Amino acid sequence: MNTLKNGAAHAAGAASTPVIGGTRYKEVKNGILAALSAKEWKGGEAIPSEKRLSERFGVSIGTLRKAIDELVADNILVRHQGLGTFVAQHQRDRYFFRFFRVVRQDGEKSYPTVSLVSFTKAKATREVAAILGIEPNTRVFSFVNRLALHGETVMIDSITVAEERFAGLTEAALRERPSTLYNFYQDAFHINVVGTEERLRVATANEIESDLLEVAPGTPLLEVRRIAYSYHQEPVELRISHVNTARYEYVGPSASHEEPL
Amino acid sequence: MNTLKNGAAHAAGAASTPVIGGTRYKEVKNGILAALSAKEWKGGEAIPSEKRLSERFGVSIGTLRKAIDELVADNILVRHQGLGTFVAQHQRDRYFFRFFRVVRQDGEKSYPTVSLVSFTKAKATREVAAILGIEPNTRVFSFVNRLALHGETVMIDSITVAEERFAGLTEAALRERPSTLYNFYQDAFHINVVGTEERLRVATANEIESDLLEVAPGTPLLEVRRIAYSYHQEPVELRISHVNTARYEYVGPSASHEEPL
DNA sequence: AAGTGGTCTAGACCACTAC
DNA sequence: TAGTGGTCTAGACCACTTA
Repeated sequence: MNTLKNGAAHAAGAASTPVIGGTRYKEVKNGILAALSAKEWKGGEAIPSEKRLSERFGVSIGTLRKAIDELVADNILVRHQGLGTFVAQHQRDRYFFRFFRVVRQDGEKSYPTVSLVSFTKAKATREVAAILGIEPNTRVFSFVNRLALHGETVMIDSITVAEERFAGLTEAALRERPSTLYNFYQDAFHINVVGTEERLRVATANEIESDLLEVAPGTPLLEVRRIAYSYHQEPVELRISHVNTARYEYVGPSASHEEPL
Repeated sequence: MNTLKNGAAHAAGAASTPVIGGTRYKEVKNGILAALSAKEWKGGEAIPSEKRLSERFGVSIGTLRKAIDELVADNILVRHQGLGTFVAQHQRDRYFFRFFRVVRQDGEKSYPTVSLVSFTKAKATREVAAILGIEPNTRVFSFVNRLALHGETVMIDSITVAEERFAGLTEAALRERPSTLYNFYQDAFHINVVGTEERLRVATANEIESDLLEVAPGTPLLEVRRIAYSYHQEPVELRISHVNTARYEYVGPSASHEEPL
């Protein structure tokens, strides 16, 4: 077999960013993550073949595959046998229902019809700045979407993003985007949403919401506060949703394939 | 290297249950799952070493490890270097917050104080029977728990399980259980909850809930309908929770490490 | 036919735990 | 010291995709 001491001829790997982890495959994983953060490969693009990457990082194919295994498990990369390995891309028929979790009470899943209600530029409050990891008073974009399912408005989304990450975002571009919002973030700004945190509570409809949702003011709604993250837990979007759960409901976590603690 | 054709000397593996999958490691995974379902190893017990299992299933250690890798990712097994591989066991400090998702609005996690409010035997309605996968009119146990956090009652759980799976369950045993409910299911009935499905909507407090939660009748509450599953998606528990989200909230999914679609 | 990822092997060495 | 899982290697062969 001629197996030699592992650390012996380390060769250090010509990783573009020599991030150091406890083990070789973690180093490789971090190296790929760093290349992704540096936008070396963009959403939907193929990354180099396993053979090439194993040479680049100076590890065996098995070790390289273990690193990619984890990135695939994290929904950051996607493998296609015979084709290559790709940067995961948000699409209507892929990942959409991982982030859109409102379904009809009979379980029927359906794509929402989204319409932009408002679009404004503002300065970040201290609270919003802390969430988005930017300086207070930095400029942000805030916009509101109305989402309808089966012809009925069931949900109002209030979305805030930092201008410094979404330079040049316009109301027109938002309206004319051809696919999902997160797909638009990828294509137009090379920002890849790879995870979210959500907190839910009961709230009551204010005037705008009651108007759009066609319910009485004060009607109890399900409030979802979401922070969306890119690589390395970088917060890129704050979203507060209000859902009318009279005929729809929110699909919670499945508690298998879940993070520890 | 002397690598020989993979399928050549298949040896078929002396799996206790010869479940067939598309690949060897899937076969091994199903074989281990079948042994778990057959209660060959119980919650918290060690399963045989990787070497022994690789001999039992007639595969190399690498293949055996790939099967166990997936079972570990599914939170069904737990590895401890130097000790062995164990059947995952529900404990206060392990897995608890994967299933208990209510936290204070400042994010503070805390263990609830649980008190049993009622315990009854009944017959399954058609709807409950369908959910639990039993015949209508089969006997079930129904009990109600009140959960308090920081001294305040925030949540009422209505739980239903089939008598045929929980033979001999008594109110006293429930009250005297030393650990968490799912740990009790494991120790007393060898039932391992490994996943859940949850649906959330807004509901209003009925008289019992308003009384226990000390809110006015009709106060909007967060309603969580959960089905808990054992191996092979066997439904073992139905739980309907009502949460007062005035000072607490529900932690949603993180949308990384999540199942497809 | 060439190139990609997918599976599987047979082993060496390391790190950790118990006795 | 013996036994366990954790990492890593070097390669063979399979399945799939594109051309």
